[in-house]
Amino acid sequence: MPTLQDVAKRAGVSTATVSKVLSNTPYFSDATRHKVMDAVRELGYRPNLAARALSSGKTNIIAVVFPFIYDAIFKDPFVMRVLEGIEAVCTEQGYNILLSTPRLHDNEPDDHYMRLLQSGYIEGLIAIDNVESVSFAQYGEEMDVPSVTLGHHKGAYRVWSDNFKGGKLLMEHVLSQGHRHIGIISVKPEMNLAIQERMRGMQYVIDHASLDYDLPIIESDFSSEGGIKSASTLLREHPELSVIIAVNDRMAIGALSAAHAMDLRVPDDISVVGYDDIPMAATTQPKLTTINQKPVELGKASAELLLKRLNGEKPSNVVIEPELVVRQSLLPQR
Amino acid sequence: MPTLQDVAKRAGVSTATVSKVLSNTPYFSDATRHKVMDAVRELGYRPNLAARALSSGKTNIIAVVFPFIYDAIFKDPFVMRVLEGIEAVCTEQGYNILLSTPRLHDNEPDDHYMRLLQSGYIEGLIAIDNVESVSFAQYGEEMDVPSVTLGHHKGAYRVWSDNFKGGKLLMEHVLSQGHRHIGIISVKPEMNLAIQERMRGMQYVIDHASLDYDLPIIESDFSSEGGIKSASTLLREHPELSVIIAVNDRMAIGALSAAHAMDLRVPDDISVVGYDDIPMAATTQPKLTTINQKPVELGKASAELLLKRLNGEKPSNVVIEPELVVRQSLLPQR
DNA sequence: CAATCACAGTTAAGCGATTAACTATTGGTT
DNA sequence: AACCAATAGTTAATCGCTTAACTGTGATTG
Repeated sequence: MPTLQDVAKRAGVSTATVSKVLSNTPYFSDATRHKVMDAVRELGYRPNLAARALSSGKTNIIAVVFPFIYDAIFKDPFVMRVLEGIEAVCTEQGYNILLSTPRLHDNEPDDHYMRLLQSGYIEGLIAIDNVESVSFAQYGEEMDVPSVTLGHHKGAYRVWSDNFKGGKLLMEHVLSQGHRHIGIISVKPEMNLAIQERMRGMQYVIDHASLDYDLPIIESDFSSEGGIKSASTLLREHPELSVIIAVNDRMAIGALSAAHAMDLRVPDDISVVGYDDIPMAATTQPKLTTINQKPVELGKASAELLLKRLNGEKPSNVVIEPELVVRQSLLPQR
Repeated sequence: MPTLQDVAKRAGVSTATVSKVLSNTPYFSDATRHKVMDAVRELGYRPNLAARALSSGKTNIIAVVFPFIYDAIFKDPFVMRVLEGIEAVCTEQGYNILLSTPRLHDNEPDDHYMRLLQSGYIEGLIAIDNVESVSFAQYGEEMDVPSVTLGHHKGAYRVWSDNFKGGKLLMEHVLSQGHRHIGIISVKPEMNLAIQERMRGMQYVIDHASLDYDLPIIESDFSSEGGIKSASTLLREHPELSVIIAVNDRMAIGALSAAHAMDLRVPDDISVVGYDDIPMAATTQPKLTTINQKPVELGKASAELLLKRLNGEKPSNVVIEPELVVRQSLLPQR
């Protein structure tokens, strides 16, 4: 595999000159540029990134950190769409993506993650940070890796979806359709700050609506199986419910399934709404009314923010507005 | 950030000794091991992987190559589960995963990919290789990166799901339930070798069953929207159909949706079967009869194969057996 | 008892780029 | 004509680690 040296020899110049030409650092003539470029082409030279990383610290690798805290990472389409957004801008800018899925032991990231942070491999980092107890982006920052938080953990550089507003939007819609007997399938709040916000948003609307009904809330685990179980319980214990809100689509789809199993028709007998707008939400029966978090935009925004930082700018945080997607799983209540 | 030098100084030995201790290369005493380890601990030393990569060629990075050919990568849960399997064994063995999503121009991988292959970053590579015209693993191999093919493209080291058998299993099941009027939603065969195999498997069963019915096949694009359109067409043009087979679950779910829209009840009026057993397949109404490809196992097997290669072994190829998952979307035909 | 060997550790030469500091040439100003 | 700035290119140090080649012990052995 040809090296800079080889190129220099072939072009009849020094390695420094080759390096300059390739990085477009001023002070060389058009003639040498051509000599160098020809040599590069003829030899099929490609820079050794490991060497470049060592000598300049520029590795062209950014780490995408998806903490392996609950099952979410590899089962949640939302995560994939975020990755899609990140990938799009990174690839376009010539960056590679290193996928890191750290585990947590005693509220500390595992050693593999810490090693990675100090490996010299990573030029920047984007971490989904939605648990209370730890911020993976902050660990990055502490190891001098420019980092951006994707989520609700506080951090200097941050991109997040306005989950408060999303919760608000959803609950407002539900109330506006005349529903008063509402059941909620959520998750343990300490598990996830985004969900906390979502719940706060819903609560905010309820507090201002002077409902005389105490909403039953059941805590589950994000999975569709969890949704089935929780919805069954909810429907059994609260036959008065006219709508079930699940804090994500997978559980909402579980609720659909549970209702079906109990011979309840959705949305005629019971309405169901979700959150996320995963691709499947548009093909369930009935199609799911939900909130679109714009995951691809979230991914893109976080990558753009990071790249700006790497270019020495001081970009400001960005919050992405969620959007209500009205489909057929919720019927107005008379 | 402390370096090997710092550790050596602190432990009162040479850098070579430190390196030996850390890599467990023979010939040092227990006493020095302790001195070194203490120094490592006290300084919080972590090796600089970029330096290690440069000097030894071991980077601890393996590339996972998901070609960006159709929309699949970020929308197909199957891909994520494969990644889950790869991640599990790589992380356990201390390897990091670099995600590469090369595009194809004129049947050649884009330059970004070629640069990556020669970057010196990559110790090994796993590529999903299911298109006829190009093998990403082979490009890796040609650049001296040990590679494994995940899919049906021929290659020295290879892991794949037995799609022929999967197709066979599925069609046998359909026929065994008495169905004779069968419609198929597939994709353009040149798009995907795995699908070709799947179709061959189905065809094999049909050829040996002496059906007097010429199965209509419609070509779509893997998406659930595509499934909706294709199923509508199929059901309109072939009202005699008693079952629709889609070559993936997303299209099958689309078919479910299309049937519903046409006021056909599944499975009473029309049966639907899919392929993949994505998580959602267990929560549709009715639950989807399908084939499980064991994506996590596929991922694990390919990672294990690669790691064996990196350890100098000459492992043999592995094929994973698919499994028929019988649920409720197909009813016996009288 | 001399030769051999296993062990413990050191020295120093890379790996392939980047880049600060330097030299040499040219052209423009005053 | 003298000086300076801009341009074009080179030299060599450096990044942090690995590893081949080497030195110096003491124990083993024929």
